[in-house]
Amino acid sequence: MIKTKASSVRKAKGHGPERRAEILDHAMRLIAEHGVHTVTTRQIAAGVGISQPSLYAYFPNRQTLIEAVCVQAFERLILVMTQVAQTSTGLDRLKRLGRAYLMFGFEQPDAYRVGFMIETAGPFDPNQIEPPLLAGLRAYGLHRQALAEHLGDCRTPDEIDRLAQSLWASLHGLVALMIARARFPWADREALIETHLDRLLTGL
Amino acid sequence: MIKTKASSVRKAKGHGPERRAEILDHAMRLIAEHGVHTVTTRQIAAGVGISQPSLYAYFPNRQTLIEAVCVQAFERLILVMTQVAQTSTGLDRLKRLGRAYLMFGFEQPDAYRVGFMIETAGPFDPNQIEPPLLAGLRAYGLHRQALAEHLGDCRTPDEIDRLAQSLWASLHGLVALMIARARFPWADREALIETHLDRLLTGL
DNA sequence: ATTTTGACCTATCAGTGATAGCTCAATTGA
DNA sequence: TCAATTGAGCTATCACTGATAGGTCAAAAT
Repeated sequence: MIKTKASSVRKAKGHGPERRAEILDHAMRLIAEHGVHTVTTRQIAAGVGISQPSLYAYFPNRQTLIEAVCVQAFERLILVMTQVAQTSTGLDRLKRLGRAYLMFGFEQPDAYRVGFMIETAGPFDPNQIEPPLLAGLRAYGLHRQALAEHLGDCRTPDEIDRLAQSLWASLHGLVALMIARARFPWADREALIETHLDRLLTGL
Repeated sequence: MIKTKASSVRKAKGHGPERRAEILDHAMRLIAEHGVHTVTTRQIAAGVGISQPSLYAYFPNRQTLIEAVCVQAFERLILVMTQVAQTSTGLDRLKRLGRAYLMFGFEQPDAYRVGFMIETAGPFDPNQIEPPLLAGLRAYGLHRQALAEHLGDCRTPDEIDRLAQSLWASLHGLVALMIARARFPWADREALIETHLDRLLTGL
């Protein structure tokens, strides 16, 4: 039998996890380049030199693959934020965290979109929390903790929750809106970020 | 002899523009019920009793139809905000506007999603601004104007722009995040709205 | 009475995510 | 050593999507 081109390119057995990572990397590159919902499973498969159905050996469906890409990106955010959180304390730490969060969104808009802006598959099945949400929540947790430490004991946990969620929502708002509506005549980005962070943190 | 413009524009059979409105209303209902991207053109068509291709006599493509649905919803927001803006002045007006904006998002999540959270078709063709964005900008304009009047002459236009955009982004953030991640353990919504609005408006 | 118009249809397209079932080389174990 | 097993990959195909082509036919215009 004639060896097909694909089979001659095919990797040896035992490279399973590597192939999975290869798929994720290619998918991330494609998504970053063309946007989440224009990328098809066939494009992803072709990018790593396998057939489209073969993807389903690594991911149960497209949604899960996209989520995995996003989790990978969020892990980078969490890493950066964790490092930033250690370089400072108090209000200054909150500001650095906020800035890191914003910059992540601007630099990885597609990961951010998948993580926080894409419609969740179905509103039912409350048992299973989407992995990207989970990863995003860890990033939120860093904000909440930094805020709690800054405010000390003079607030109730509920109050801290409200303040942290309000703060997080405001950070998210700037990223999300500037990503989704890039053609709006926004003010200079750096100045806007400065204004935003100042407004959010004064009074805390 | 020469056909007048009027005769070629003459009213059609039984239903003309009425049918367009019928399509929009039904599409809005379907979208509100099942979510934006699970609704298909065939479902919309069946709902008003025409064939799927017949939709394309009224809208050039699905995207445009969805946008039209969204514009309709935003016109209601703008109406409400315009009325609210007349009931008060100064900081109180800003707060009422903010609350109206948030409530619109919570009550019409799909319209809001289409208006502000959906990926824009293509980043190219800067000539044409999407109608929903335009409608959303009119809502933003109401914020900006109320803020400008409250702040008076003691700020530069650039500064007012930055503050207004920051404020708008923060409002958007709360709506968008609570819509997109409804399963997050949010604080009590009313209390969170109160906290958010207070935080955003103190210091102005 | 004849022509024109336009709202509507059926048939069909290419592309999508996903499934079924086969192929065949590498691994295993007597 | 050499058949049996395994599993990563394939082709073929599904149901369904948004969209297009071209025909039908009654109301409106002339």
